[in-house]
Amino acid sequence: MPLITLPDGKQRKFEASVTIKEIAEDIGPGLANAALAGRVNGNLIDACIPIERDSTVSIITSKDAEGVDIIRHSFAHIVGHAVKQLYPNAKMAIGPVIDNGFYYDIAYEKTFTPDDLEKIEIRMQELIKRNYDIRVDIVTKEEALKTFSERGETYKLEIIEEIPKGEEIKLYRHEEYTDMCRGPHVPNTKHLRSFKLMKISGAYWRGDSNNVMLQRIYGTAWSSSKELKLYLKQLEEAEKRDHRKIAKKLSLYHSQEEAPGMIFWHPNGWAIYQVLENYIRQILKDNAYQEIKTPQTVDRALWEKSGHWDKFKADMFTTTSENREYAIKPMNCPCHVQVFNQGLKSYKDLPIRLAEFGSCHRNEPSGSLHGLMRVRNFVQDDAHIFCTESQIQSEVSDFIDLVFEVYKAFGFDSILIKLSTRPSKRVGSDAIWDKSEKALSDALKAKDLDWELLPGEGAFYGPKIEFSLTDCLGRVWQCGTIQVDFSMPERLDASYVDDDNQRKIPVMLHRAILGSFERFIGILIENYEGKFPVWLSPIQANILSITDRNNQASTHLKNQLVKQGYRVETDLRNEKIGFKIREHTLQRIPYLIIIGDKEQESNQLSVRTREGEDLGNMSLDDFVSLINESIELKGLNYLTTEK
RNA sequence: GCCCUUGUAGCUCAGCGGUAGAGCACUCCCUUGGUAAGGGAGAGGUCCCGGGUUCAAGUCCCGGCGAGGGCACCA
Repeated sequence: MPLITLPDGKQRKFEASVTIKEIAEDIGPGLANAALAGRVNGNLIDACIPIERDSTVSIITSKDAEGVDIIRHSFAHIVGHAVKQLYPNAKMAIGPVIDNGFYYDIAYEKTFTPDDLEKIEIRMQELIKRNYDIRVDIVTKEEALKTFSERGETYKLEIIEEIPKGEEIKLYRHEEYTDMCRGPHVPNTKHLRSFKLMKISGAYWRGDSNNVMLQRIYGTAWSSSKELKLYLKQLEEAEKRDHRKIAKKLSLYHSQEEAPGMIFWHPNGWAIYQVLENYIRQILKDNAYQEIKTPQTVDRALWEKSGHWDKFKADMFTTTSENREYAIKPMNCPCHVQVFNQGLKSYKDLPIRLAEFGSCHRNEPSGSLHGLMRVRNFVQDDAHIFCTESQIQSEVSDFIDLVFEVYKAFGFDSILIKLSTRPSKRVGSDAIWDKSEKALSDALKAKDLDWELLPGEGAFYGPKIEFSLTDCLGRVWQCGTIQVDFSMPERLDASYVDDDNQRKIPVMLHRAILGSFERFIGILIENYEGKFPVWLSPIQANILSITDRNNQASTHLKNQLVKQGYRVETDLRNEKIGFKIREHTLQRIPYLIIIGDKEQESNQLSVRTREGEDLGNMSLDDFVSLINESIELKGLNYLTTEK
């Protein structure tokens, strides 16, 4: 006689054990029809599982986030159903829910082609239209083993082997197809309507690159076709922002076969790069950092001493000269310690903050290269702070302020913070880990910031904070970091004389705000969709002449503006003004200045924005104040011009 | 690095066994036009590289390299 308490507090008493389906029917036919599963005392269960005891119950429908996940999960089973009908020898591995959809990993002797994907999708459509009931059987481990060995599902057997004896196993019966799952799943395929298979790719069994590679079928699924369409639309929008495409259109950079993962910056891209570098350089100056420059190529002896040769040899580019072996630096820190080590340091000198726009090379796996986001040669806005243990917290605190200031300058105000603490394999005493983890979290607490704790995710040499920004599409990019390092200063013999006249080893803080310039520019391109704020725009204004009578005046105006430090070009081609406007609007030039006879006579400029707004005629001085105002606003300008 | 897809004109792409195509861009000519594409003509390609099959290979097969999507990796 279970007493069922519903979310609104109302209670219903049932004569015998009752299922979610029956509770829903008891409430009303609409709900009965929509019920996918239930949450009983906090646990999700299938709609057909009997509830014996008094329980708090909510009915899950496609309106709930859990409901959408259930739908996605069930779609994975439909993939299984379809695949096994079409390719009976296929072996099903795992089919979980992921963001926006699901996938299924499958072993099959032949590789699936896009044609196969289409066939599978069509078969899935046919299956779901049959509106068949999905049955659940609860079986023992032995029964499950028997079922799947009869079916030749070797991967399922491997999974079952790891389930503790005595634990119940649920088998989901999709007509002749059987899958195993914790569930819950939808009770009938009528709840499965809006999906699309997206792509096939390879994926290692159990995510281990030593294992065989399976074929993974990705799909997206939603509770309504409206949401599916919206999602597909969003994907299109994201694709339009792809930095590789925009960079090509705007001629920002290119890369080519002869230098995979390396960037050939074009004048336009390099203009952005230089603005960024100069901006960060100013920030560093304002915050008592000293800029240095260290060698590109350093003898392997230093990398052996720093430990890199041991751990990262395969990821470093090496070169030789006269029987000596060198590595091209993959990071700047060992070199920075060399600078620190020159001359005797007193505790009074600390903290010492050494910054470098150091070009680093890492031999990243070819398959991981991606536009500007993952490259083999990059420049970080890197710096290392040498300080005492007691200075960690204030240094971290100052750095956090800096990160927020810089991100804000680009218009990023949603920042996520993660704190990673000691891993099992580590150097340094527990006492010093305690101290520095506390220093990091105290610094965050003092600023009243929220953060996510990642226990065990710190580097072997110290804990770290990572800063991620959220772009205009809600995508999260990890950029900034500050890492405490107890290891390298000691390995590389850094020391200072403390107030007790003893030599001590300084703590080293690795830190970067943007991360790499390459990647950060990639993020900016996507975030702004190439419509850079005037501050960053490679070309800030283009002067378009109406006829060649106006060419001289246009050139003169350009020279005046260039002399004042603005990035300005002219378009004097024998083309109609509409043509020129279209072209430079597509090039996302923030200001288009039109010079015709009228402007020449009145000594004024006709100004138009890339958003198509006609700002009318103004004097040169007015235009200069206008552009200055935009530049002053930095990234916030984007928010004001973009509606 | 692994799996799949892919590499044709400066760009975007069509052609998929039988003498290389389109649009845009480029050059020249006409046009000097006022806020998102004026008209005409022309030039332009070892069809990524190396092998093989074939009377004949961008086109089919094998190998390399690059790119794209995943997986793995990311000090």
